[in-house]
Amino acid sequence: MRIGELARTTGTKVETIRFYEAEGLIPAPARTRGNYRDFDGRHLDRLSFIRRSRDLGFTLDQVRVLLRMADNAQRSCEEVDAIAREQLDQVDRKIADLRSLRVELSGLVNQCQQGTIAECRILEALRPRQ
Amino acid sequence: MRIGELARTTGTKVETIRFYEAEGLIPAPARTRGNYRDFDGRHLDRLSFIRRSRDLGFTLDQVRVLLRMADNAQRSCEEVDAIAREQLDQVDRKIADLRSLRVELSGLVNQCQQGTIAECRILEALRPRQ
DNA sequence: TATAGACCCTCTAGTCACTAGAGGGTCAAG
DNA sequence: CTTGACCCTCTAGTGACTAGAGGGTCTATA
Repeated sequence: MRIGELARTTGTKVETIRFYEAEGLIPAPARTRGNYRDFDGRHLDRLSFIRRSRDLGFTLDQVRVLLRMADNAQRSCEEVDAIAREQLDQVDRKIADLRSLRVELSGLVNQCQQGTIAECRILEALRPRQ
Repeated sequence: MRIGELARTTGTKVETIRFYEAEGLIPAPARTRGNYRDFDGRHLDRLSFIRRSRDLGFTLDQVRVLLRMADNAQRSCEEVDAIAREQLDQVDRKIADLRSLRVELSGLVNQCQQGTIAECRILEALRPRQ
């Protein structure tokens, strides 16, 4: 399987796959006579794992740990759980932050009366000491 | 006012202030005999405006536009409103994304039974083709 | 007067997770 | 034999800072 096909089946950009290989997240694949990368099913699985984890918001460093865990079937699952919980906490914090931001922003937006800049309430709200 | 004091009063790091100056977001201040930056009230106002905008999630490019608007009192306030509305839309989209992410993640976290990696449901959920 | 310590300077490179581009090579179809 | 899709490597750019090296300035105290 060439890199373009792998990219299409996983919804990843070609450059990103090469980047993951350079970062050691997926093993270097075999090469064809023409020096094209030749991926197999294990590469596909590993890349899908990485993409799914990234979609869930895990950092590449977290993904690295998860991959190491996944390769190490005997160890306890505690660390995996901790990483997932930490991620969940972060998501909760981000949601809370964005909610309070939303309140402020929609306050701004609703004040705009379409006048000139001189009387713009948005800019006024951004300006210090009123 | 030296850079450290400006940093403390605005809650900005010293390096960030220098960065804003290099980016042209705040004008280059006067210098003391010892080549220290010497800021005045206008710098403080402008930096506060920038920080407040950044806290509200505007990008530096958006801040640049807002600053240009604020310096230009005759023009219509439309563009300011558009920028604020776009930012609000983005915040709404981010919140929605994070909410659905949260559903998935909390599903994962609640499945962990603290066994070994081999039976870890989190890793299973990340793994492709079950 | 010497020196310690807090503060400041410039310049460069690093962060994260890619993304884009230059400048080239390979391969199958027409 | 040429076109065009695809592939290669390598370098640099993105956003918004952040950190560090290697130095200079200023004030207070011994």
